[in-house]
Amino acid sequence: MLEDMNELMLQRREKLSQLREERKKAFAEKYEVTHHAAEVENNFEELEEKEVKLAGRLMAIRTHGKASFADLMDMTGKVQLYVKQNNIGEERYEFFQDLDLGDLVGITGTVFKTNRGQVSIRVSSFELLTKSLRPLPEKFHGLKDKDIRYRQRYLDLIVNPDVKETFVIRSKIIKEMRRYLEEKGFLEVETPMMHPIAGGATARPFVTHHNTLDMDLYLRIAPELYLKKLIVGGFEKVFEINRNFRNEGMSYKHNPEFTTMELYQAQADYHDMMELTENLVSHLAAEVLGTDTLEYEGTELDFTTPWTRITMVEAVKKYADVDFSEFDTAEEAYEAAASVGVKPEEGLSYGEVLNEVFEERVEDKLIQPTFIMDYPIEVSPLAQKIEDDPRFTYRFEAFVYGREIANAFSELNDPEEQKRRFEKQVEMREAGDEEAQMMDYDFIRALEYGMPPTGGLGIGIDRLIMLLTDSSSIRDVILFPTMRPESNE
RNA sequence: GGGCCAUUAGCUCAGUUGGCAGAGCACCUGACUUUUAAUCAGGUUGUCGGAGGUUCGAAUCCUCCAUGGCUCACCA
Repeated sequence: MLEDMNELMLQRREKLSQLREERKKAFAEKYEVTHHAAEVENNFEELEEKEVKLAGRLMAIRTHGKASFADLMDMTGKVQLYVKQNNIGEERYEFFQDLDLGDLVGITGTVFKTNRGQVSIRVSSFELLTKSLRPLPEKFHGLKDKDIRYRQRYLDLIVNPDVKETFVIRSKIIKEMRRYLEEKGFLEVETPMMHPIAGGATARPFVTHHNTLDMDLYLRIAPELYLKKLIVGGFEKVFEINRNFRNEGMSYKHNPEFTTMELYQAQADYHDMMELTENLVSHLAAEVLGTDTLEYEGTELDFTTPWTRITMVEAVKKYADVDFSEFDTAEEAYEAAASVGVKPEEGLSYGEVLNEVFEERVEDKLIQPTFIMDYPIEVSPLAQKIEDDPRFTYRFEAFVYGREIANAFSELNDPEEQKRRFEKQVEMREAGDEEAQMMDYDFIRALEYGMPPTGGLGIGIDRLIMLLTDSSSIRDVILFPTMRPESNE
């Protein structure tokens, strides 16, 4: 399993046993720091000639005979060390020369500026905190191999500072989302990750097994049904930020486990959810990035509210130039699809064909934030239907840069209707659609007790963060994306 | 799963029509007490992803395999 040791690794191990022979510590237990690199850099006037203690990783050493410069990197960035034999003594200086790039050290010294004006720390003493036994990737070109970057994310974080920044922003966005929702009276809850029935979305689940109960359980594909049970139970505003798992393809915008925020609000409808969505997202951009217009892959995206609102039928008419409002049979829908070059598979309904045309001809044109409203009932088994036009539901999805980032609806709260919708899904499942939903009597029972009118919203956190951090792949916003196991050759 | 591309030193990469396997960084030795991709002098580092084949001769051409990337299909 361990790859062969190369010469550099052998050298470092040699140094380690040398240290042990000399009874020098190579793996320390604790080091008390007073400052971080960025503080020293940013508060130079205040700290000039003051003593500071820092700890971090040696990223570069530039030796000039009896004095050396080194770059120490901690969580906040890099600071230059100035290590002079006169200041620390011959024996310690030699020890310092013997350190390797990547070693973790703790240093004490005074802050000063070099002749070139570089804020630095004149080291008066240092300790090796942890010996690094593997060489770091080359400093100038860095680490580019995506496979290694994702598999050994710690290396990516060490040598590519932007990566660290992306994940700091991710954390800030989620933190601010929580704060924003809590301020609006939403309660954060946790619902099961293991479900006896995989519900709340159309997707293929992962299956696992509980030994004591001797039963299969599904990793959840969505928390939706449990959250709605909480609305039945009387919580009026709840949200959950957590992982979903879908046993489907992987791509630049799909990872088998991904994070969503789902929220449910009693007495609200999908118009309220639209307002909440646009306000939340533009707030996050403004709060975390300081602007609500930002650049994504060279395109300016303007999150300023209100976002464009357009029904699916109107959007298809606008972008694909076919008017689905003029007919309502599957045959006519297939004809219309064919007229714009879309060929859906056989046996679909009016609504499914419309949805197909939308996905094929419209989605990727929705660059600026746009709400697509009124989804076909066949593809929306959990949404309330529109009274005046039961082909459609009070459901919208939000698109940015051609990608779905939110999905919401006025929740279906009629238990009999819900049961019929499930039955329809079961039929589709039996007809071979592995993604169709399963019957969930437990959920129907909950609805029978009465669920208030409810607006529900789901936001794909990873995709939102891709947009806000200008990341082109979902793997760039997930610390440890799902990977095939490393081969042993 | 299909298509395209890639795999050469620890890292980033060159390698011409098939003719002794290279550079920079890293590493080792030496010089250098304000450098910052430090500099200067010298040195070490390879199963050229693997297995076959063609050839006097293969990193280079052919076949198969492995791993990865991009892309299409499915999906959020």
